[in-house]
Amino acid sequence: MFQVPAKTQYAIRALAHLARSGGDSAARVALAQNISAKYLEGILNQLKLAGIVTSDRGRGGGYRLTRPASEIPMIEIVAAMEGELKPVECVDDSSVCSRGAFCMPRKFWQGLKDSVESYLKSVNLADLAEEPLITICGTGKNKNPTKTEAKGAR
Amino acid sequence: MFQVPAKTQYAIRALAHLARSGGDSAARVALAQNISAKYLEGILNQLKLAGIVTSDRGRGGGYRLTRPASEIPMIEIVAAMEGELKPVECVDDSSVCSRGAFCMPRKFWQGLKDSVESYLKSVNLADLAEEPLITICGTGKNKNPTKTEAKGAR
DNA sequence: TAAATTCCTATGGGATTACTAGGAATATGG
DNA sequence: CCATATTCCTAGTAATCCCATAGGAATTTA
Ligand code: FES
Ligand code: FES
Repeated sequence: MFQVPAKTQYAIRALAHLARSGGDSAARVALAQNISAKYLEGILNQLKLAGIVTSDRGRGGGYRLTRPASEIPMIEIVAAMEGELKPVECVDDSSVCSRGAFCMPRKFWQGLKDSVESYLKSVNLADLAEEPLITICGTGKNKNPTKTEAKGAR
Repeated sequence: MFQVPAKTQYAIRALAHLARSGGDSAARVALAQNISAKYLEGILNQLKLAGIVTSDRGRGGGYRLTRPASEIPMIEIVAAMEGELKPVECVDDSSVCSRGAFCMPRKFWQGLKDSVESYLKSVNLADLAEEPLITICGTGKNKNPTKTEAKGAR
């Protein structure tokens, strides 16, 4: 349970790659991380809209982090892919429930949310990417790895 | 994100109801908690297989907790519905990764898992059900509430 | 023996996920 | 200046999962 979607795992792997390489094209990141290239394009674009990466179009272009990896908390990445943390609907919305702020179940779900949130705030991208990595954790579900040739890094 | 499935929310509400009533039929629990009756039957059965409730068949039968609510940690309920906590495949399985125990990404996912797990272990069903409740948190997705008449409790 | 109940299996519709496909827009290097 | 590398945009799709629904067999009791 609580399985993290492939999309989020891909995002993390891609960002870790960018952190180490200093910037790269979507195709090369996909090849290196064994992610479907076209699918990754969309993910990277989403990360751009969230202000985590920036991009240069055209030949020689690609993606790079907007900030040092140490200034990108993991919760920001997760939020960019999946939106806000919300285990049940009425969390953060006291108008849903007649018991308002005194609702025990709400406190329970709030506690769960806080627990995850504070953990995700305590770790940043640099913590994950700092060591020389061979692969990055989580294989996702890609069964058709990119075959495209990608010669040379930037 | 991290949305808790309706099934799990239903299970929790049903169990809280049983904790307060001391035992009831699936149909009456469904009515009281606004859950699809037939769907709830399956859920209660699953909770039975997990050893959280027990049941009596036939007229006058129903479900009741196997233990005091204070001895049922929330993690047991969640595990009964969704299986073990596993954000990514390679968590708990060092054979997946060439970096073995030194893999930073794994430590990250392990940390997330531990964080959720320890919280869910720290709360029990009595904590949720102790107060006189009107409704129980989280509405789920049931749009066709049970219409069946259910007269009188046990 | 009728009614109430759990227990079992099968099916379906809707939403989400994880891609796939095609190409327009844009920038660069030679 | 143009072939090429790249991002960016939109649409479609197959598979999976979730949330039930349906029907009825087995069991127990009043
Ligand atoms: S790849 Fe998952 S533990 Fe290293
Ligand atoms: S029902 Fe969700 S807060 Fe009370």
